Amino acid sequence: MRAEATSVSDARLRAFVGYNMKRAMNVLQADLARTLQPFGLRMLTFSTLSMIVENPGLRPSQLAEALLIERANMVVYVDQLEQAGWVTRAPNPLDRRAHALHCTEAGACVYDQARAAVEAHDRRMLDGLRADEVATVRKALGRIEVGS
Amino acid sequence: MRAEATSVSDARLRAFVGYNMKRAMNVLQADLARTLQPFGLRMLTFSTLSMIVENPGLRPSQLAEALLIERANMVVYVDQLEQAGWVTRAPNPLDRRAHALHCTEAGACVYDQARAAVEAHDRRMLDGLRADEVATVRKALGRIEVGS
DNA sequence: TATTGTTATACTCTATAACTATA
DNA sequence: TATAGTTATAGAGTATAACAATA
Repeated sequence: MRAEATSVSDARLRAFVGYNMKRAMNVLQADLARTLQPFGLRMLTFSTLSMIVENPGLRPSQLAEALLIERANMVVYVDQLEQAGWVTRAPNPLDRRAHALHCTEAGACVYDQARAAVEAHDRRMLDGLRADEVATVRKALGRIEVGS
Repeated sequence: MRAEATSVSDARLRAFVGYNMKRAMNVLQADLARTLQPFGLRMLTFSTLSMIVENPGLRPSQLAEALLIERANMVVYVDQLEQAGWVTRAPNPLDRRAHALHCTEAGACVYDQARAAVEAHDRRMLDGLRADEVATVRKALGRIEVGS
């Protein structure tokens, strides 16, 4: 027997777009984690690998700035990619404090495969939405990101 | 002198709506945390308090299910609200395993004030968007939440 | 047997301070 | 002095297993 038969409502919270966005983000994040797990990647290590593949030679601090991640935390993600053999830290002759990040052949290979899976994941998340609706969502997300 | 003058691009990641949503959610979360800090609340303790105010007498397990949070984690949030004197755990005579959650007068008071601040925060996040655009965003978030 | 609340634990993400070696 | 990479640490969110009391 249930102690409370009365229905539970989150209607007041549903009024907040932020609340709906948090719930959607939880679902999206869990689905993306499942998508990337077979590749040995997570959302942040995938993003990091993507940036290194697409911007060969960039420095960790540039990477952290672009991904809105603290430099201190970026170290860990690059560590994990380096230990997996997908990324290298090369000394930078122009500035001996800096490192130049490059992906390996294995890194480029896993990136191509993971990227295809993430593309399918992204399409799944947007399934049933028209192109103009997706554009509106992008616009709204962009405004939230720069505003605040 | 900068070691790398070449520009860094996250254009490939920008193609993913999930990436844009993650960035927007980070900004939104940080802004909401700043909004709730003066009240001694965080996103999850505010959501929990809201549910208890709007659904007096509900059980922690119902609360966890409604907020998509594990029961084990819910315990901590109710603990914090109880220690602040905003929520009470009453024994449930119908089921001695269960607790009935109620807010105190102080809890209802801080909720009213925090809720007004969260409403202002939510409006700020959506500033510049038309009503039909907000509706589209809600629709998209709803599809992502139930889909997956 | 199943459920409720709970404890313990682990992993992830985020944020800050401080150190070193360079510039 | 300022910056790049790093280490250490703490707070917060998430997830699972397991236990005692109760149904």
